[in-house]
Amino acid sequence: MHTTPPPDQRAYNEQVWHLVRQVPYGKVVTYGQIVQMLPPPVGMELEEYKTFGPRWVGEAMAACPADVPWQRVINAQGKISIRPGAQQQRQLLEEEGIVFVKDKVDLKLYQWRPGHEDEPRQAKLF
DNA sequence: CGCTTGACCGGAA
DNA sequence: ATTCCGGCCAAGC
Repeated sequence: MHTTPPPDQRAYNEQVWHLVRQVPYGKVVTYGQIVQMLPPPVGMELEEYKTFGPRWVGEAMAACPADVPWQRVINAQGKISIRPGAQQQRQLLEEEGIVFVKDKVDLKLYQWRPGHEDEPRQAKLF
């Protein structure tokens, strides 16, 4: 928290929460991915946005409403960021069928990509 | 007033 | 594979 805030933090947080609410059960997204999926504030350079964005997303998640599936947001390494509550986050994800190996998940397998919602994991049997 | 601390990330060592 | 570091700055102590 407490890094340079977006011009309109309230509006930015709403965008983040709106996006996270769309992440399907059993899938995850990373902080940086959310940044890429949201437009930079008007007038801000893309490079600058990529520097501040991830921390803004973290800020938004720290204050997210109860109806947001916050547990589906993890870091770019496929791990759960250290903080009180991390244990519960892992438990919630495991309950959704996500498997952890050495405290991290396989993003290739679980990262949500809009447009690939229900792609079968093993499309072909032959 | 100065020092520490962040729900981060990517690149370097 | 893992650890370290810079970016960058408001709030809390």
